[in-house]
Amino acid sequence: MTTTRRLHTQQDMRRRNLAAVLYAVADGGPASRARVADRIGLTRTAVSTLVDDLLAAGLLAEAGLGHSGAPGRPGTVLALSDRGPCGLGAEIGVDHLAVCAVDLRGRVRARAAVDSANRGSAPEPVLARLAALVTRVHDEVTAAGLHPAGLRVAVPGLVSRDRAHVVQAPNLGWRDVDLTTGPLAAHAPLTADNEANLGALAELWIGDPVCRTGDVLHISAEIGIGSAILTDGRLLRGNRGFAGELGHVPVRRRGENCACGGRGCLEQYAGEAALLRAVGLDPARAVADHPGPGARSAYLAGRAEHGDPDVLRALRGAGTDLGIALTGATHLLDPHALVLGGALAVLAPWLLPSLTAELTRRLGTAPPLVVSRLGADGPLLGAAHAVTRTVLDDPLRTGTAPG
Amino acid sequence: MTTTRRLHTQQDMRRRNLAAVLYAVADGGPASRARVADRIGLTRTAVSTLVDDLLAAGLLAEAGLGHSGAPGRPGTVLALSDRGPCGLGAEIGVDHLAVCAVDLRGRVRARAAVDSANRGSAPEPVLARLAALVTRVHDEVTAAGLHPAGLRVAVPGLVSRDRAHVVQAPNLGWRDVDLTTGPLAAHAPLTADNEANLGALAELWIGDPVCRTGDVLHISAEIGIGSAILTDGRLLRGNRGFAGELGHVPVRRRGENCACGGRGCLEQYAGEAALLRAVGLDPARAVADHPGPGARSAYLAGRAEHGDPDVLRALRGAGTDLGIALTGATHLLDPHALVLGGALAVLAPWLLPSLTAELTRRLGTAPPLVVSRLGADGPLLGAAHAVTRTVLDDPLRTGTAPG
DNA sequence: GCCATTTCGTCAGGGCTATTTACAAATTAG
DNA sequence: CTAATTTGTAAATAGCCCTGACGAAATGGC
Repeated sequence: MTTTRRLHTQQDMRRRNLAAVLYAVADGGPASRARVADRIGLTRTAVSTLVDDLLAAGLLAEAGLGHSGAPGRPGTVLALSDRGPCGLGAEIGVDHLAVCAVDLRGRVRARAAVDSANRGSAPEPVLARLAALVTRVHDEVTAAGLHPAGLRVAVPGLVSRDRAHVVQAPNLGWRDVDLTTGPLAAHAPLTADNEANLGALAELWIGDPVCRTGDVLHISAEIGIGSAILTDGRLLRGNRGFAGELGHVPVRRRGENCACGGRGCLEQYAGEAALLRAVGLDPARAVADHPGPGARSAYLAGRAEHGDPDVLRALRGAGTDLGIALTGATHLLDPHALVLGGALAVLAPWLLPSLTAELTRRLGTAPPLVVSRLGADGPLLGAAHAVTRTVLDDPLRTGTAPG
Repeated sequence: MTTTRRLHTQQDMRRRNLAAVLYAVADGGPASRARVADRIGLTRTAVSTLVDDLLAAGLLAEAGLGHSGAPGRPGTVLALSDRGPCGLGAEIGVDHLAVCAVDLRGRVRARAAVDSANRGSAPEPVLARLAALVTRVHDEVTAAGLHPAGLRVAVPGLVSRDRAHVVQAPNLGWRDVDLTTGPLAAHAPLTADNEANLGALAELWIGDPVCRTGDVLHISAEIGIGSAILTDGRLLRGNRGFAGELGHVPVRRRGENCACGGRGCLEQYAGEAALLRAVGLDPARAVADHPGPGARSAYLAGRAEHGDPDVLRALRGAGTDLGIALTGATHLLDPHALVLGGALAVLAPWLLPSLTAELTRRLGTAPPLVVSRLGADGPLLGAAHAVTRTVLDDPLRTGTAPG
């Protein structure tokens, strides 16, 4: 009952201002203390003491004097450290594994990936293979003077609220897998999240600027059709963390029965399996023939580029059904933009005509449709950036656990 | 580009802690300084100085010594003042006007209402009639020692981002009406909001406790079918403030054409007009025959109670279509609960069977369906409470404008 | 080259906020 | 009546940011 208000102690104030300094440098680029003070509205004096702490913690670094040509003493340029903490991101795909490391400046400093038939496999060998990749990347960035502050794992499924367990990953066949007990968590504190969520966050942080200016619905099809709702710079997760299941929004009143228990779900008409079936392929065979992230989409895109009429018709139909589902979502959320990520970004050229037609027909003025430029890399980059974000948000780690 | 972080000054800290004290008393009930300190995690000393300011501002009042029976010196009980600021709420319905005043304790101290055929009327006479009600309520509470801190107006339509204009109210026939220039704003700073939003906020603040514990979708049909998304104790408004238009979510791929430009919209099957037509009535005639808030719903409920087969069938169908739309919304938002407010609350007994059947069939486990106990009073009470909330949130008015 | 001007970073002093410590006041338990 | 407990306040302290002032380091005009 008691709505305990987050109360603000002086430490909270300090923490926020430390974060404000870091974000001023992260978003606005390297700058002197005086310029940072102008950006965030504090005095030079206050910024100086904040910067002292951040230099001591190894989060900021001085990069010499800045020559601007303007009169006045030049300031010492402050930049985010490229030898301080970094974030490790990992991705468990249906048929591949990937790991990368990102420094505070947002640069990818190391990455590794392998094909891996994870569908239907027991978790242990998959996690062991992934742990080997993590070790490789970890050693590489450690040699470069970085120290990983955490490891976030992108999972194609539902993740528990404490971010430690995979509750359910239908496309892997996993249920209730604890990620923290295995060898994965050996190098850095581990947290997990849904890949669609991380893909959307990547878009928010390093993707199209339109995502930073309002509420956005980020649609990201891989095997299923997921989505993520970004509102006010944050992710809407829902009660159990299951929000964004666009693939199971009904688009036909009496349609195909779906594995989710419903019928007429969007996924039955615009999902990868539906597309493959519509062009006369067996989904299971196709996955075996074209393994790897985005391989089926690339295959379909290839056929579409050659004008294959079956593929073109299938994509046209998928665009229309996607348009129906997104009409409903737009009425509910009134988003600032709709972003197509993952496989949808690759297939966008052939989906967009019927999709935009359906949206404008039903909505009059549809929100702008943006195609992600991160594509299949979104979830992996989002995972790594999620870690560096926790460092920037609470620079001196006065908080307890990484968010 | 520069994501300007809200920086925290000492004044911000103070403001938050002042608000924390007020909410500790508002949510947890009257209590001594020491007990408040325990509730919000500050020291007794700090709470004492905060309370001093709040007493001086007339927001808190000392209510004698508390006798608990436990050993130790009894504390002086602090309660929210019932003679300090209050909130004025007003409602512009299609066929009625209402105003009420709520004190900081949440009690309704005065109210007034009249039937008024507003549909199709020019704004000026309507606003003049409403202003007369406001004056009556204002004088009444002023005589009781309260001073109104603001007036919030609930409008059945879309409100501009600055909360001063009605952008569009189709059921009134209004477009671009400035509310602040008329006689309405004479007594207190005026802001407007959508009635569905305010109904949902009322549910959050004074309604079912389930709304306070997670994300909630609040459905409130009056003439149209609106909804509001509560996430993390706040309202999701969307890009233009149009979020929550549940009535225009498609439930039929090729259905009736709707005034919104779409087709197969939920409102065509579960809206008030559709229900009236389904039982053989002309919607316009029915509104004339049964004016007033909730009158058509009450009429339909009356016939349903007598077992009228046409009405029962119509409500069954509406429940099913509502279930389809809410299935999609649940997949997108994963809400903690679905709340039925407004006319839906009255008709709930006959809607719920087919609605829950559709939801459980499609979702497996549906979120709990809660029937609002505020009913038609929601928007009006929400409007008044919205004002008192701005007082509690920033007790000493260091901020500029009321939110 | 020299000096005025401008900007940068830091130091000293002060104000605001909450905490610590201490203490008087008011109640219950025995 | 005394011991124990709890309440509210006062004084001193620590943390954080601001104001004002100052030396340092650049540019521009002479």
